[in-house]
Order: sequence, then C-alpha cells, then structure tokens
Amino acid sequence: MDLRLYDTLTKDKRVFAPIDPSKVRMYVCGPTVYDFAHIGNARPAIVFDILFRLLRHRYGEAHVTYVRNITDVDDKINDRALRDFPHLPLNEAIRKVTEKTEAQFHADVDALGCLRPTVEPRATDFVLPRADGKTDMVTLIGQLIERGHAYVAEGEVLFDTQSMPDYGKLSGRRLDEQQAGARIAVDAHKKHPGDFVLWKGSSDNEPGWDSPWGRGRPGWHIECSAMAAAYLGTTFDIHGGGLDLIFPHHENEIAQSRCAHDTAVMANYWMHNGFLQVEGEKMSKSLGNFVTIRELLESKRFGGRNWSGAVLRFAMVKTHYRSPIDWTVDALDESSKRLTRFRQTVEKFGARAGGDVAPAFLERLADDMNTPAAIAELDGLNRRANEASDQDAARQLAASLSLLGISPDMEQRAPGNELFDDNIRQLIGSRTAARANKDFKESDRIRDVLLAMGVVLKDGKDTDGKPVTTWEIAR
RNA sequence: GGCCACGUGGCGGAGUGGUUACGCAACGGUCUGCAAAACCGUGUACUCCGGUUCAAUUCCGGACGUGGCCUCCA
Repeated sequence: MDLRLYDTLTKDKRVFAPIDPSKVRMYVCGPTVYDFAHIGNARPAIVFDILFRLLRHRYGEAHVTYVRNITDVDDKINDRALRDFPHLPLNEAIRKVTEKTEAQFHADVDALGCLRPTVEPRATDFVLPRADGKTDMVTLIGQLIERGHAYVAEGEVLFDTQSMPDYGKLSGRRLDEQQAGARIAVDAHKKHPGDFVLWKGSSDNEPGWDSPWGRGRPGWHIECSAMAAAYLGTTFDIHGGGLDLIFPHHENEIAQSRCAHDTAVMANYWMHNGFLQVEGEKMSKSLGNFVTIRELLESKRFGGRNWSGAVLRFAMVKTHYRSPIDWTVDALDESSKRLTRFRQTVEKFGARAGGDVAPAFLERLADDMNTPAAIAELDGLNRRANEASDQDAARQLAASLSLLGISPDMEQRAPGNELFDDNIRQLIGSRTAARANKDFKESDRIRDVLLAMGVVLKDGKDTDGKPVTTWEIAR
C-alpha cells in the first residue's frame, strides 16, 4: 500500500517516494523559545509526530531522521530576557529564558505523547562556522553573496529576490504582485521591496556574532536553511510546519537553500497543518482565550477541569491535519468519552500494543494522514471486539492507537498526584472482593468513596466472564 | 486591494457522480446485585442560484457566508 502525501508546492496529493528509503528525511520548523507553548503550537508537534511514527512504521525506526529546530535567537527572546532578568548580562539572561522555555516545551509535548525528534538543533549553534563542518548560517550567506543572490547594503545582507526566476512559487505570490500591496516596507536600501534580511547588525543590548559584515545576528529565515542542510543535506524528502509559515518563512527558506546550493528543489514534499481557533475565535491574548498546553493539562481554566495528554492529542487528530480546528470544551469532552471507550475495551481484553496495526486503519493513515477516517476504523474494531469477543480486534485496536501515539495509560494518569492511580486500584480491588462476597453495602461504600474522589466506576466482564472494573475521571 | 482554504444531519467530522461514513447528543432495547459503562437498534444532511449529465452533496460557473495569509505568529 502506498503512502500518499499532499504537497503544498505542487498542490496535489501523490505517492511518497523517498530519495533514499534507508534514510527518510524530514524537517519541521520548531518553536521560538520565549514563552509557554499554546495549544496552537501543539498541532504541528502532534501532526508531524504522527507522520514520524508512520514513516518509522513503514521504513523502520532506524531509517527515518526527523529534525525539528529550536529557535533561540529572536527579538522576542531579547525582549523577554531584558524584562525578566534585567540585572543579568544579556547573554546569560537570554540563556535563562531559552533554557527554561525549552524545558517547558519538552515537558508539554512529552505529555502529548510526542516522540522526541531525531535531532533538535539550536539556532545559535549554527550561526558561525563549526568545527564539525556542518552547514552554518555565515557560510551559507557568504555563498549566496558569491553566487550573486545576495548583497550588502547599510550593514545588512539582503537576499536579492529578483535573482531567482521562480521566487514565490510555494505561496503563489509573484514579485510584481507584491509591489501592489502597501504592506511591505519599502526601504531605500533594498533593490526590491520583497528582498529580505539574511544578516543584520546588532546594537550593544542585542545578541551578536562577529561576521564578515560586522557584529550582527541572522535574519528570520536563514537558520532553517542552515540546520536543514546540516542534518539532511541540500535536498531532502519532507519539510513541514504551520500554514502561516508558507509565506514568507518557507518561501524564503526555499530561495536561500536552492540558490546557495544550486539545487532544483529544497524538499520534495511541503506539508502544512491548518490553524486552530478557540471557541470560534482566533486565539489572542486580548480576547482572553489564549490557552497554553500547560494550562489544559494542569489547570481547570478550560472547561472547569483539566485534560489528559491523550485527550488533547485525540481532540487534535479527530480532524484532518489540513483542516481548521475549532478548539472547544465540547470537542474535548467528546474526545474524552471516545477515548475512554477504547481504553475500556483494551483493558477488558487485556490487549497490549505491539501486535499488528489494523490494515484498514493503516490504509486510511497512509492516505495523507486521514486520521478522522482512521479513527472511524477504530470504532469498527471496538465494536467487533465487544460484539464478538474478538481478541484479535482488541489487539489491533491497541496497536493502532499506539501508532497514533495514544496509549491507554496516558488517559488514566491523574493530574498532580502520582499515587492516585495505585490508590484507586487498591480500592477497586477491595470492592471486587466485597462484591464476590455479596457484601454490597461495603461495595457501594467504596464506590461512594471513589466518587467523592471524582472517580466513576464501570463494571464489566472480561472474555472469561470474570468481573472487571474500570474507571474514569468524573466529568 | 492581492492570494488561499472552507461551507455536510442538534453538534463534531470523513467521503463519494447513482449504494450505511464514523462519533457525541437524543430515543428504544439487551446485559449487570443496584448504578454507571458496554453492546444492539432508530431518526435527521450535504449554503443558495445556474450549467454539464440518464443521474450531483460530489464536476463547472456565479452569489452569499466563514476563516487564513499578504507584518512576528503553528
């Protein structure tokens, strides 16, 4: 069965053919580490994690390289550093901000069930030429100047967009059209208003590196060109990111990379996840609907309860990755219910992941990651398992969920208390014993105790007819 | 103003030129010490107007609506 992927550049869905199946290569634009990641940031992390898992499943774990950068040089980071650590030297303050934020980001996406990428390079490690000879930004910029694709003007190095005949192909923007729009800053030193900065000078309270063009820092797009080449080579398989990055970020990455390396393409498939709204409105701090991953996991700010990483992940993948998502309490509620049903079936049959993924499920996923259709197959498996006590269906359900990055125990973790789980299991054990003795008074007492803890019990039977009790957090 | 998506039942959300998506909610039932859950069954749909076609929710054109990008942004 073929894997088919939608390519933003060619606007079509086609069979994925890696350049080298023994070394499938994917680059995804990662976070700028200046503040807590919001739920919108979680989307590309989850979407491309699923693609990563799918590729590993097809080509083998050792044959897929997933690079996701960490942007740790950015004006927002500078601002945050000056605000939060005014007494520290700038570099130290910046390091404090980026290290803390990076740790937060990792904790958040870990909780969402995302695997760590193969490599997570930090931009600041790729500004200057490196001892290991991996591609760096200064060298890349030098190559662009040499090849006549960039020029120096007023202390900046600018990319000469007119030097690239098909600039704008990804976003469908032509240079002459852009002149019409008044939004692009017209600077006298630019040859064309669409030209963008590769290198800019730094003042004393901005981070800077010594370069052939003076002390300065890289522009917004060059870091990804450098790090992608450093780990994946000049042409690779998949480049991903959010829809909003198509222009200017990815457009400019393509321009830089192709012109510096003189290649026909930078990546063979450009993939973009859709945007997310919150309760029907664009997420913004001014509307007060700005919600971070951490808040969803740990606070009751959204919907009066907190949500497990599995529920957040499920809510994210029950919509196709290219469609917009309206992030609502109702959607999380529904996700929680559906997931609980799957979990109960898996537990009831004692099914463990590691078995075979259901073929129909895999087929849906292979069709440009049609996760909603794939999940519908899980409903079918769930039904088959329960209707006909079909062990195999339950095993396939567990294995398929696992390919989606969802394991049953992710759902069960009670927030903020690691002993919670064990405690509940003990109480359930006592209650099961009481029920076996027909001591229903005691049995009901324990059930009430658990209910007071916010835990609802569900009695069932396993395939041998033995009583099995599962539980979930009360809604 | 330019570019790009999208508009499916009460809600979420796939897909298809003629045949059940799927789930949540609702209603009915089976089962269980009770409750809950689970399982089974039932109903409701394809924004509007033209066109192509034997046949359109599905293709083409238009209208209206929603969202995104064009500036840091997943």
